[in-house]
Amino acid sequence: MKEKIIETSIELFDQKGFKETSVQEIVEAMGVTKGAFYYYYKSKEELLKDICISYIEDLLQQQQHILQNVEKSCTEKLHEIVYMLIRNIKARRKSARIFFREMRHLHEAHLQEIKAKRRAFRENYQKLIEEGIAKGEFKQTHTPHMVTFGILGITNWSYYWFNPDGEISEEQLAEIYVDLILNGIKNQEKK
Amino acid sequence: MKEKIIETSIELFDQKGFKETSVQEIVEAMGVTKGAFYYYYKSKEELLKDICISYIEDLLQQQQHILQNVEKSCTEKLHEIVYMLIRNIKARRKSARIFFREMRHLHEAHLQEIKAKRRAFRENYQKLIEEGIAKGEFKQTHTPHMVTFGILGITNWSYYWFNPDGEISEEQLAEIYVDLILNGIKNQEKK
Amino acid sequence: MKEKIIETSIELFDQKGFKETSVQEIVEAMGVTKGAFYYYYKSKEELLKDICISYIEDLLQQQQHILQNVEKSCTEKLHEIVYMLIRNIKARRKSARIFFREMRHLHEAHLQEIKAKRRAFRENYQKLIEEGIAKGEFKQTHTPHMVTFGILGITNWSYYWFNPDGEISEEQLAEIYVDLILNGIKNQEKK
Amino acid sequence: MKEKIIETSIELFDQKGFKETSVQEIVEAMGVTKGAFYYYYKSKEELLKDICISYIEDLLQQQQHILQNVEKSCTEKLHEIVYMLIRNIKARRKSARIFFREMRHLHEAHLQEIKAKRRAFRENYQKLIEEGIAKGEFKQTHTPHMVTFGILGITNWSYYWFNPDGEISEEQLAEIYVDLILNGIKNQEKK
DNA sequence: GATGAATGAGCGTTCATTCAT
DNA sequence: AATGAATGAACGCTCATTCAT
Repeated sequence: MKEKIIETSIELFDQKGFKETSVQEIVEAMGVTKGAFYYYYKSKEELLKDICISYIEDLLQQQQHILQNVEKSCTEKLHEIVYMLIRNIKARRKSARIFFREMRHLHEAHLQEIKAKRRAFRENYQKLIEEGIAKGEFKQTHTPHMVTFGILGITNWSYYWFNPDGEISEEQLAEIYVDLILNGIKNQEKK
Repeated sequence: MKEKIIETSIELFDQKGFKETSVQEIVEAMGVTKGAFYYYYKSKEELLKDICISYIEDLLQQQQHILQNVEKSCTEKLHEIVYMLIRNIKARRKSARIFFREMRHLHEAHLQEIKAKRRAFRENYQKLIEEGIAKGEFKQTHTPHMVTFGILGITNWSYYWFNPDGEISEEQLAEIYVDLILNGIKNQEKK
Repeated sequence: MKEKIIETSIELFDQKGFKETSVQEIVEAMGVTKGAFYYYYKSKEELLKDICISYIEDLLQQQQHILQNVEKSCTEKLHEIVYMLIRNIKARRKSARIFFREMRHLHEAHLQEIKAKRRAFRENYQKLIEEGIAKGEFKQTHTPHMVTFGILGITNWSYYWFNPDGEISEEQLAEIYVDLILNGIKNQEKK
Repeated sequence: MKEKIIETSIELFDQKGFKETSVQEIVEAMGVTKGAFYYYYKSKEELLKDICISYIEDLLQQQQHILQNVEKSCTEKLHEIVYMLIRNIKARRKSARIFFREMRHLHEAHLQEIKAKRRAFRENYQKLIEEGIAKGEFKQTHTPHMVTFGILGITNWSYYWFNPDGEISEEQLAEIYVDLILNGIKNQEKK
């Protein structure tokens, strides 16, 4: 039941927004009554928290799994993270949009917890970049954190427009973005 | 007066969100009454529309000004657009966040108008990329629209985290991002 | 079990009020579930009735025990009733407060039953006063019922403020009140 | 309007209790809508606060007026306060009952304010008793505060049962109670 | 131009109670 | 003897909007 509430509300929160979706609408979509909702969740905000936490924790875990692999180069790991993020759009686009857009409706305590995890994801990303620099895979920069934000922007933004069922596949988009990140768009042959 | 309503509500919409900001709060912050608000705007949504339209039109205009310059190369124009976007954060960050986050509260008609302008901005951007490819400044790609989205993601995302009064200046961030976009992060010397 | 429900709910009803205490809270405080509650009581109101009935019946019984004693004078019996009421605060203050404050939540039928017993207590009290007058212990009055209400007010009111663990003991307060009732506060020596 | 809300709700709060009276009922009794209520009061609790404050402040003021009179003896002042309290039942019985019964629904801050005034009333009363003792009008006691509580109990309790339109008039009840307080019920002639 | 009073619809939440197991 | 899930009705409150003045 809790699972069904989450599924239903992810759909609605993404379509209409957290504030714009009433508990009434959620339960109507499920064919139960408000009482049932409040039997499982003590507030609408708690439901949002569960959605957000579940999203970011899943992401963190996938990231850690990729980073732990000692046999892969930093370039390969970067590729895998980009691909993982793009691939996730299919299963998690709604959660992701809810995460970024509705997070502000969480209470301070929940917000802290979630921001900490979001920060962890970014810092892991940045450490990968720094390690790649140290190993000579990536070029030197004095602002690895800014570069990390830039790379994150590329994939995060795609949650707002990318259609995994369109003409460009997830694998293709991942390739395009890894190439953009690694090589940029400049015509090197001009050199 | 209309101008003052806009200023006040941009502040509040950014801080608390569109739905979360009541007309009461807006007029209280201005020291007037609701009647005054409804004398100038026939609805809260119309005010949001004005904010969004004003934001995207200003952006479009700045972009057109850059693109019209026949003496600059595509690379230089790209640089200028990136810098313009980053520079805009200082003056327009709140409007930008409202634009992206609250747009969905607009009525269909307003939404169409705004999305058309947003599309125009993106298509201009894409044309610049394609022109750069044609001129040999940028390397060939079969998916210039995807690349454009990627480049847009880098700057758009920065509206959520970049602090123009922090240790990295706007010029510096623009440089970092132009370099990322043009050359990527790969250590070319390894070749 | 029924006893435990009563104990727990007396505590809660006194602290927070009848309406303000949910069945959920009662059962949580006991470590059982709602089903258990409704196995023993068919409604929350019935529980309140039990508490109220138990309070007033106990009082009536104690009063009757005092009044039955043929060897004591009316003055002595008055003293004993006052002392009994004050002494009861320690063990029964919560019940008493619930009795007076929450009685109105009872259904008509229960209310009648309880009011009848409350009336009996008062009438017994009044009869004692009248008997004392007849015997010359108390002075003549045409309004023994009003006097009775006044005397009752003194002790009943103490349920709202008297702290049996404070510097004045129950015995002392009973003495003070019996003296007040019998002799008043006027300085008789002035005569 | 505010006045009408107060009147209507005093009626209802006394009849049914604060918690048991819904805002809906109040506005229905007035023929307006909820919105109107919340235009004048920001919460139901604030309305209760106004009722309670108004009751106790009025009482305090009347008491002060009586106490200020330098030409009256303590006995006379006591008489006047008792009479004032009984007389108040007619106009203020409902407010008084709401005051005592519903006070606990007030927020801490409001509660403090109100309890301070209630304490002031009691302390003024006690000072009168003490002054009367000092002047030889009242007999010596080591517990003037307990005596004060006792005297207060007599009149306060009458708010729960006294019917000013019954066979005993307010003046008569005041006389009965002043006599009870001053002389007690003992038959002095027995001495 | 602007106010102040009022509406009406909706929202998040609570809770006594029921009932199959 | 007791549980756990669910109901349904009500409640306090918010708020965009209207409108006579």
